[in-house]
Amino acid sequence: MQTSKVKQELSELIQQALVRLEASGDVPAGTTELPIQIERTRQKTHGDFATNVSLALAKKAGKNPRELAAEVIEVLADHPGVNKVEIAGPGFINFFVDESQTLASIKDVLSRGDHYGQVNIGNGDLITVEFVSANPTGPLHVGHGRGAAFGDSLSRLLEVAGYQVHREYYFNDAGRQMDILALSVWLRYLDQLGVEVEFPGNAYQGEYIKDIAASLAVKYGNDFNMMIDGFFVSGVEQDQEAHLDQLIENMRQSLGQEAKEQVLNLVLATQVEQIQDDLHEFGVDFDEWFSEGSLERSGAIARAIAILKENGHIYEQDGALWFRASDFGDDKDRVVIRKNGRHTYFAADIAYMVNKIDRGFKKLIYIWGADHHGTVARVHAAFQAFGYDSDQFVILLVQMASLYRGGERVSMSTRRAEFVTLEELREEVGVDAARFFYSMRKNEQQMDFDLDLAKSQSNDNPVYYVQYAHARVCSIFRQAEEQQITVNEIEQVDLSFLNEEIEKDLARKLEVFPEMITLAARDFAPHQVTYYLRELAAAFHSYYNQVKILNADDQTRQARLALISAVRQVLQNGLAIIGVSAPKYM
RNA sequence: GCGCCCGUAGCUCAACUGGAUAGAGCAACGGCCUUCUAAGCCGUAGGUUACAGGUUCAAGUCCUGUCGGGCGUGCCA
Repeated sequence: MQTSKVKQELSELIQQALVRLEASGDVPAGTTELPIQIERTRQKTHGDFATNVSLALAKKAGKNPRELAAEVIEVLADHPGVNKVEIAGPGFINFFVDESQTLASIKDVLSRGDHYGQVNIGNGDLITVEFVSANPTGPLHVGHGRGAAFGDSLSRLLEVAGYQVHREYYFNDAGRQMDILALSVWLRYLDQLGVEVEFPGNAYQGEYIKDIAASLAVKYGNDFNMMIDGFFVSGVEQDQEAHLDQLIENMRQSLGQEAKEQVLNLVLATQVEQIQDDLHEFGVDFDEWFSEGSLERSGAIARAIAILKENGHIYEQDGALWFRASDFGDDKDRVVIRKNGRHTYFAADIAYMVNKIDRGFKKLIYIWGADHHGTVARVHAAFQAFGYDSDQFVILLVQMASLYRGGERVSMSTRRAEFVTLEELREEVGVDAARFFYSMRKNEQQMDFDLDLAKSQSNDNPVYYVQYAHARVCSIFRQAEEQQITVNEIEQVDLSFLNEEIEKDLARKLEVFPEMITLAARDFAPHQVTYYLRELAAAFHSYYNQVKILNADDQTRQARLALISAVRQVLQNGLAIIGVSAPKYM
């Protein structure tokens, strides 16, 4: 945090310099109102920080930027941590920070330990991150895996950035898809009991359906073995989907409402539990599993619509209730209650949104698959209709992961069971490699997920590169122990013995970690953490190959051990954010 | 047709909310293990940022248009 402070202080000094120039008339009045931009430089030759003020103000001041930069430097107060200030390029002012400042960050890392990198842009605000939220109609596939990895890494990142994060999974436990699922299971159950069934081609095909059917038989025995006459000869319908609806109705008649609910509940419970286990194995755990059905049962949907109605945002047309979404920027108005009296999914979305606000969340982050982008405008419209602050509302779209196997696009239809499951991915490439792979992509980027490639690359996945750096540090400390080298407390280490250029570079990398966290959290971009880790690991591997640590004289050795210990700490802290382990041995 | 997202090295992707010479990893080529883990290091090569205009001191980034890809466009979820 040391030079982050320097950055802040420099920003203030520049501001003061501009005020002076304004007073002397060298810069027109009002220009000091502009926010000062000061940033980390990309290249070492440009120093540590750079500001573009003279470029930004040159035109207003009627001067050329380099000339103006010189004037700024002229009246700029000295900063004790800065060695050199120079004008470069078109008119940037570059600041070179004293290296003792940079080396001091090593102490900072070691004293803060697991807390190093924690920043406070969240102010402890309670926020909710909702992600995955796949319907519990089958196993999660690799597309869901991306959402899970992104949502969880983002949650961890925001926690490090000072938010109190509540992770939620919203699941649809009502509606036609669940009915189809119940039907599928029930038919398999009958089949297993020896009843002759014609299993529909558009029902759920997966093997897991048979497993649930078996558990249905274990729990309820023969209780649901009843079927009305003419079950499968339901008229002359040609339409497959209509046929399915007819079968669902026939199931209801065969079983009665209560037994049908029992089947459905068991199916649902089994599915949700499997998804929970699946995600848990992937390192993803939720604070809340929120049932869509509960919104209707509690009357939350009716209440939400009533409020909209009171405020004139609802009207009736063609027997349905419509929300005036077009008043808030959506393309058209949207139905909330259908002609048949049932609410739409959108109506449940609204009630859920209100529920979140009522629970006191300061910010609502939604992570949706990009195929749902069409519904963003209407939910945002509803949010505005309730008068909530738009800043509280964030929808992040995770682009599709197109799946390829052997160069061919693989469909991900859950009903046809053609997907590759998250579980298979976990088993084939491992959790660490899979999560790292997902974490390298920013959410808006469409990605091609070639399974063959993912498997073949599992050995040179960059995750091992980062983990290897961590294991190497651990190994050095094991060696030190074997050689009975005592490792001094950081207070007794003289860091000025770190005078190789490469170790200053490494320290600089450590120093930037909290700033990286700040930027990544601001942009909801956990992939920046992943890229940072690769850079840090690269800096360490170079260092390792260039410099001997244990063979150096004692004071240098102690300083180097402190440095690599700090590297190990930051690797751990960073890997924790993306949910990847930091192994001691490899 | 309309709307949203995207187009960066042979491949997969970065680029700090407009900054300086667009960077990594794979793949290719050439070097480095009698000393702390070679899952590593060092080096070479690879680009008109899809294309054409515009705004700006400055554009991969912002605006307009064209081409190409993905996804939407239900009183489905």
